[in-house]
Order: sequence, then structure tokens, then C-alpha cells
Amino acid sequence: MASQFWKPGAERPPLLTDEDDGLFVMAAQPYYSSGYMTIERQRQTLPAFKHRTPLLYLIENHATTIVIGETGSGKTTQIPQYLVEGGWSEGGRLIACTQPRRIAVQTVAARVAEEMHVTLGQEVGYSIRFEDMTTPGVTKIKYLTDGVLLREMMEDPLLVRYSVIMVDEAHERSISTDILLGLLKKVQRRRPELRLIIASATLEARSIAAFFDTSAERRSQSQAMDLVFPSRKPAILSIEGKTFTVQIFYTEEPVSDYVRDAVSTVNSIHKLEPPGDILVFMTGQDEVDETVQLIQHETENRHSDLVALPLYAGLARVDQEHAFGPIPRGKRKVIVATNIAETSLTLEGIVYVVDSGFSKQRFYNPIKDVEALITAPISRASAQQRAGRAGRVRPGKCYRLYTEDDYTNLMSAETVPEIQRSNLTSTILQLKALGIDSIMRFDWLASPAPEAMVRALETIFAIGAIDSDAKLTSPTGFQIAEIPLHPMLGKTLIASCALGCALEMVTIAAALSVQSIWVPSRGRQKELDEAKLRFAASEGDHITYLNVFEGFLQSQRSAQWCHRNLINYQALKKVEDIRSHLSKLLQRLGLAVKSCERDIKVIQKAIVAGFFANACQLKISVEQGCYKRIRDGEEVFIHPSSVLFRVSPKWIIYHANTVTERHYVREITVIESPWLMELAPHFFHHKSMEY
DNA sequence: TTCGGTCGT
Repeated sequence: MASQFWKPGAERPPLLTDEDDGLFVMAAQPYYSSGYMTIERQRQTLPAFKHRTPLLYLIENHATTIVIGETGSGKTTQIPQYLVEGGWSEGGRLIACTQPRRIAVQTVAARVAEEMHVTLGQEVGYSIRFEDMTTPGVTKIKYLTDGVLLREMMEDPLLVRYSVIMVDEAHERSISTDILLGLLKKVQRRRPELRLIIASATLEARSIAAFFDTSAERRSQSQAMDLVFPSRKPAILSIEGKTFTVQIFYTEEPVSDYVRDAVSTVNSIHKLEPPGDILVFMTGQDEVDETVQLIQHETENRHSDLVALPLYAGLARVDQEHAFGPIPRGKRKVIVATNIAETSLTLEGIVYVVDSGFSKQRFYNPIKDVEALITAPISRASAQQRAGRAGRVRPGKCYRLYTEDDYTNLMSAETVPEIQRSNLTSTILQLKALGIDSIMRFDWLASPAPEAMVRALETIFAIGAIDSDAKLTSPTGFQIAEIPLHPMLGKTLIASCALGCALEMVTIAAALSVQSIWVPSRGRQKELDEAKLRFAASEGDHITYLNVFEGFLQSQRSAQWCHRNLINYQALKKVEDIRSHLSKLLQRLGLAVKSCERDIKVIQKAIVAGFFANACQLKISVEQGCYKRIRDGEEVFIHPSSVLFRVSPKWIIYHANTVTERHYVREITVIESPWLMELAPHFFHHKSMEY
């Protein structure tokens, strides 16, 4: 096998041809698979295998290689192994492969360890927040979230331990991916020996290649164009996937009610098409549930054999698993899902996709400084991704509930990158901590609105993380940046150390960092509300979390106790893990982690010290439960999930907010108004004048 | 009066 590799110094492999613009492109080829095989044989049948030699050649000769790898090409599992085989891990150097999601990091690392016949955590390891499964000096391939690699750059800005960094799923354009790519471009200038591999779906590849193309930049005489090695012009390699063709159908007229049309489309597929599961894309939980009910209702009326199952993130784990499980023989499965099925989860056996053409997307309004969740048309890239879900097992069909004209003329080519749709407080602080002094001049893959950057700078200035020259403060700014939490929560933790309640605050911060400490209970809302009441603190949600965790410890971490109280056992185990990591981190920063021994007021004050910008006052004689945000007068409402919903205390402070039908605020704690002046005089002495 | 697209340090 080894003799097949391209080796440095050898001639260019024959598979490659130059395109006019100097980019290397290789066309996709058909792929066939067979039955049972050994791991080695399986590896060789992956489409990536026949590109191994050209790939190693391109990586040797180009600073950046863009890999267009379709689903099932094997790029994620194989390319890092080829790099090891090609010598890139020699001399103790590491090969990194980043992923946007933790679950992918863990499963891919486990698979590759198996393929290489090594124990996970040795030659092949992974790293996600608070979980480092690598062995220094031994690990050669490291899978990690792009967020973790960004964190590592705070310690090691040039990432000197790495010889090759592969950024996978770059087309998803998460905030971390965008920032990472911007920083890696900078690192390349200082480290010409570093190689980047960027794996992306087709549509995004050209713009990413253009971003990394520094070949036209001015350089000294001695570095004439043809003498530069490796080439600063990115190479592009396309690897075909193991997918089948998907036939696309559009509606002839625009659709006025896509829920109703999805249901009738499902019924006609069932009536007219051969067996095969159906996947329906809807925008949110309510729509998913409604669609499931309508399908079931029609099924009962017509005595047909459809089994409709919901799938969304807020569903209890057991209910999610139903969508993956078997159904009675002779019936057809219909999975009605949110966007979770577009990227996060892969369903086997889907042959038909019904695409509503919409999804819920976050949009940030920097003027009002609010993030809104809005149902909006998806992009063509997204529509293609959804259609692709029908072609995993055999040729499939995709029914788009919109016209071809709308697809071509109304929908945008790509989804707006997340960085242009988000509040940037965390992002900007992190860039500051990485030594990026001029945020405005940073080489963004996609630049956020200047107003959004100004808002973020205002926020990190308000919490004292930067000074009036926009320089990171010492020690506060550095400490907040060190803590892997939202800067306002980081500031709260630091304040809690000074106030002597850090032991309680790390628990609260950990509870705020997990998805939810409660078991998802759609349809059992009353039951959940009753369970919450058992722990509810009059001070609000933060102290309620503390009560839950203390109850958990008193129950001796009993899973039964959790079950009885509708508490998510796995989430609480995670909370315990995170709090111990946070506690150690604070100690490492030289801060005191002490308990306030049930003196709740100091905890509330610590929250004020970090979240004062989110203080709100109850509006009298307006709509019930309507608050005004002190800083700007924005109208907000307590979210029904809060223990303070309908309690309406005079002064509150919130942890998070989203605009949906209304501007809702979540995770609320009662405060006393004098605390605002006491803990954030710099913020309120002039702000309060405005109202 | 009643509600959360999906991720991440």
C-alpha cells in the first residue's frame, strides 16, 4: 500500500489536471459498494481512497487545500489517516480535524480509533469543552470542535503543535468556523509550513478558496511567484459521495398553507409511490406536532398505513429515538422534523423528502440589540441539503412546496453566515483576547455590521473587560476571556469570588450552560410546572437551579429522584462536571471559591455585577407582566418557563432573551434597585437620566 | 396572560 503514496519530491500524480485559473479540480466519479468487508477493505472502497495520492500531493504543495466532499465520501475519517500515513504526524506533530458539533467529534474519533486499531484517547483522541481525551506525545490525530481550537489559540496563537489543520463542514459557516478561518489565514503568514485543509460543500468552496488565495499579494523580490513554496494559491479537490440521484418536484402555484400541503403530499406519496420512508421539514415544534396530528388523523380516516413521528431538539430522548426505531411491518414511516434533520441528525432509509421551504432563523438587530427568531425562506444551499436526505439508500424524490421560479429568483444562494445574524459580545471579547486589536480591520470571511461590533464593544466595556482605548483590562478582561462562558456570566463568576459566593455561582453557571435541567415535557406542562414549584425560590430561577442541584446531591445523585421530579439526570451529571471544571479554573486564576452559606442576597448581587445591563423594571398600569429594560426602555415579558412568570416582581434581571411573538426574557432573578447603583454606578449614573 | 430553529467555548 505504502508504495502507492505520492512522496514529497516525486512527480505530480497523473490524476491531476490544471484548470485555466490554476486551481486543481477533479471531477466526481460514480461509486459502487458491496456487502461485508474488513475495516481495511471498507476503507479502500470509500470514494476518498482513490484520491489519496493526489490529495497528499496537493497538501504538500499548497498552503491551503479545499476539499469538496459529499456525504459519505469518507473525507472526515480518512484524510487524517492518510496524513499520518504520509508522515505529517512525525516528530510529535499533531493533525487536527475540527467539527462544528461535539457529537460528531466524539463519534468520528471513536470510528477512526477503531479503524487504526488503537485505544481512543491514544494515537487518536478528541477534545470538546471540559473533556480532553488526548495523550500528549502519543496522540497523532485530534478531533475537536472548532470552538476548542479557538480556545487553544489563546495559549498557543500560532498552533505550533499542529502540522495540518483540517476544518470540516466549513460550509455551515458557524461563528467559530468563520473566526477560525480568519485567524488561520493570519497564522499561515507566520507559519508557511502549516497546511490547511478546508472541507466544504460545493457552493461555498469558491468563496473560501478566494479568501485563502494570497498568491497575488505583494512580496519581496526573492519570493517571486514561481519560487514560493508551498503555493499560496489554494487547490480544490472534489471527492464524490456515496449518494444517489434525487428527483426534484416543485409546486405549480405558490403554496398558501404548507402544513396542509405537506400532509396532502405525504398522502399522495403513500398512495402512488413504492415503499420508503418520508421526511418532512417544518420550522418549529408547534408545526411539527400539528403536521403529525393531521397525518395521523387522515390515516385513521382512510385506514391507511402511515406512522407519523415528530423529531426536534426539545423532544425527550426516548421520543427522539422513536424516529430512529422500527415501526410495524407493512407500514410507512413519516418523520416530521425541524432543521435538526438537515445537519445534526442523519436518518437512515429516507427515500422521499417534503420541504416546506422555510426554517426558523436567528436575526440580530444591533440597533435594538435583540436577537429575533423568525420564520424565513431557506437558501438554495439549504434546499439542496434537505433534498440530499432522500438519496442516502437509493434514488429518491424531493417535493418542494414552492415554485421553481421562487427557488431560482426568490431564495438566496446561501444562508447568511451566523456571524452576520448574531450578537457578537463573546466573539469580540475572544478576538481581543487573541490579540486582534482592531476588530474593524480584522480579515473577516464575512464582515458583521459595524453597528453589531460597536454594540459588542459597548457590552464588554460596560463589564470592565476592555478600557476606553478598547484594550483588554488586566486582570479582569483577561480573566473573563479565560472563562469559557458568556462574558456577562464570566464577569458574574469573578464578582462572586469577591463577594464570597463562588461555590454557589459555579453551580448556577453550570446549570445555565446545559441545554435544560428539566426533562422535556411537551404535553405534560402542568406536571412540569408542579415539579418546578417543589424547588422554586422566591428570588427566581437562578436560586431555583441551586435548590435543584442541592436536592440532587442530597438524594445521593439518584436517577430515580430525578425521574420523580422531572429533572434530567444526564444534565445534572453534566452540571456537576462543569461546576468542578469552573471551580478549578477560578482557582487557577487566583480567585477564591467560597460558599456564602445560604446568604442569598450576595448571590443576587453577584448576578447584578455581571448582568446589570439586563435589569428591568415592572411597568405599572400597562399590560400585565410587562417590563421596561432600564438601559434603553425596551419592553420585555417574563418567559412562561420562569418560576417568576405571573409573579411580576418590581425589579428583575435576566440571563437571556429572544424576540418571538413577544420579546421574552428567561432565567430571571429578583433584584433591589439600589444594587444597580451599588454594583454598576458607571453604567447607571448617566443611563438612568434618559428615563 | 402561557412557550424554546440548531449549535458552541
